[in-house]
Amino acid sequence: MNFVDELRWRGMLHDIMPGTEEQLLKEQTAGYIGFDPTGDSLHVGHLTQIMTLIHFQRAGHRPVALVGGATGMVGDPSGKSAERNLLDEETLLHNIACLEKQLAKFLDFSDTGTGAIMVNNYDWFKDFGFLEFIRDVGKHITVNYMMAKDSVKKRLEGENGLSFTEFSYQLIQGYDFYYLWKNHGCVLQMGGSDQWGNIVTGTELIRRKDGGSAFALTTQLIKKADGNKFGKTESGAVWLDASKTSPYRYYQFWLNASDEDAKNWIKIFTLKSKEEIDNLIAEHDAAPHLRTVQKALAKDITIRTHSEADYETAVKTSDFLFGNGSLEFLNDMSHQAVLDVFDGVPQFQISTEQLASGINVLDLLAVSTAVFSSKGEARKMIQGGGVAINKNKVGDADLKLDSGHLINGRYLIVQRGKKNYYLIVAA
RNA sequence: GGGGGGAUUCCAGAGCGGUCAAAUGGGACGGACUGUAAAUCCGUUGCUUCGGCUUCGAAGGUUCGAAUCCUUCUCCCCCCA
Repeated sequence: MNFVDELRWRGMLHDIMPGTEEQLLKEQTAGYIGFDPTGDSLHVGHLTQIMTLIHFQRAGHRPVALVGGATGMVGDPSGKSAERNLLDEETLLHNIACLEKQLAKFLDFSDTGTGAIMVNNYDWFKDFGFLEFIRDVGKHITVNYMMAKDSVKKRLEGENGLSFTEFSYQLIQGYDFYYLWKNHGCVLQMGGSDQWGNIVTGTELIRRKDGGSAFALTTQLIKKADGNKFGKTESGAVWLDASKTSPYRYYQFWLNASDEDAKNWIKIFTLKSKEEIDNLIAEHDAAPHLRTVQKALAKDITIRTHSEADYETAVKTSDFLFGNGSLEFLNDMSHQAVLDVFDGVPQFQISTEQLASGINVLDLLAVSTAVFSSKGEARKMIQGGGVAINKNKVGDADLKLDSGHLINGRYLIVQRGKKNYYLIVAA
């Protein structure tokens, strides 16, 4: 399989240095992508880069995942309008360990020719002295060259300026490339389109310092068709870590993609072949309301990010929450299973005694629990027909509830609108 | 240092002595429609025991009555030096 062609038809390719494709066709090649350890989990925004490495590996090359222990300490000015805050070493180490674990899920790290390897640039920077660095590395790149980069230019023109630290970032990253080229025979660096400048500084350094040749390839920035930023929901970033974004929410994120986005994303985020995807799209267009593409997309990614079992739970939960799923099945479930279904749904406790003596809906939703922040709000929402308990619309703000309403002897399921669920547990 | 303008409910922005819990727009949240979509339309958007209560940068004052007038303070912006 031709790696570059693969990226091309999937719409992932942004820019490629001349000669790169020839190099990849000529021989097995090692190529790397850097990941910034600014957080303790990757999010869907990183997925493009992960997919790039997966394709690279499938095309018979060796992917190298670099975690930026050193670069993370400096901060990349690309795309940033203000100086970044530096992270302390302890946080960085923790983040790196987390990222490594996540990456291991997507790539094959076996000890074979195409087995991925993971490196941390802190390893070669920690003992690299400043004087040594500016003599061995800085000497080869002119400030004029560095200032011409978009990322730097923008900041020089902006109001916030740019510290020397961030200015030197491209040199550090450039040296990474040099180091990997020299020690791991890595001749290609890949990354998002915003990384082009940094990558090219690397190839330039390799050329000027050792007269070597190296290549660059960048991928498209993923955008939503409506122009909004990809990977963000109302509640923030969509993380790959199940404890930050539950598999159910993760599944929902993909399922909720617009038609246009889903058709693009299925090419980018799944490994399905062109034929498979064309068929799915044709099937989708024949019956758009079934959202065939979204379902296939969400299934594929959820399984690969989490697991088959997580996917099944997510579907079951979705069917129940959004479909006409009856509540009956909850009665037969263990308490733990019920809690699993409602994982990620806000929960409230209420005492059994309080419920036994009967409680007004308004008090229940605005006083005993915080489903609503005030009774007035709760009342208005009920009057607007936006509240349901146990899937029954509450038509009257004077409704009284008691133990008889409990499901499985323990739960009340409150809906605010259609999508917002709250679980009240009587204990 | 001198002169001027401003601070209003999530945001923008009206109001300039009673009829103001405060126009309008945006956002947010609900409802209808639908594909858990987009678009559209409708409603809600300080609290309330529905009697009222607390809001218009802060503190005082004038008045029967103040977001609106006066005094002081705090913070923003603009112009001149």
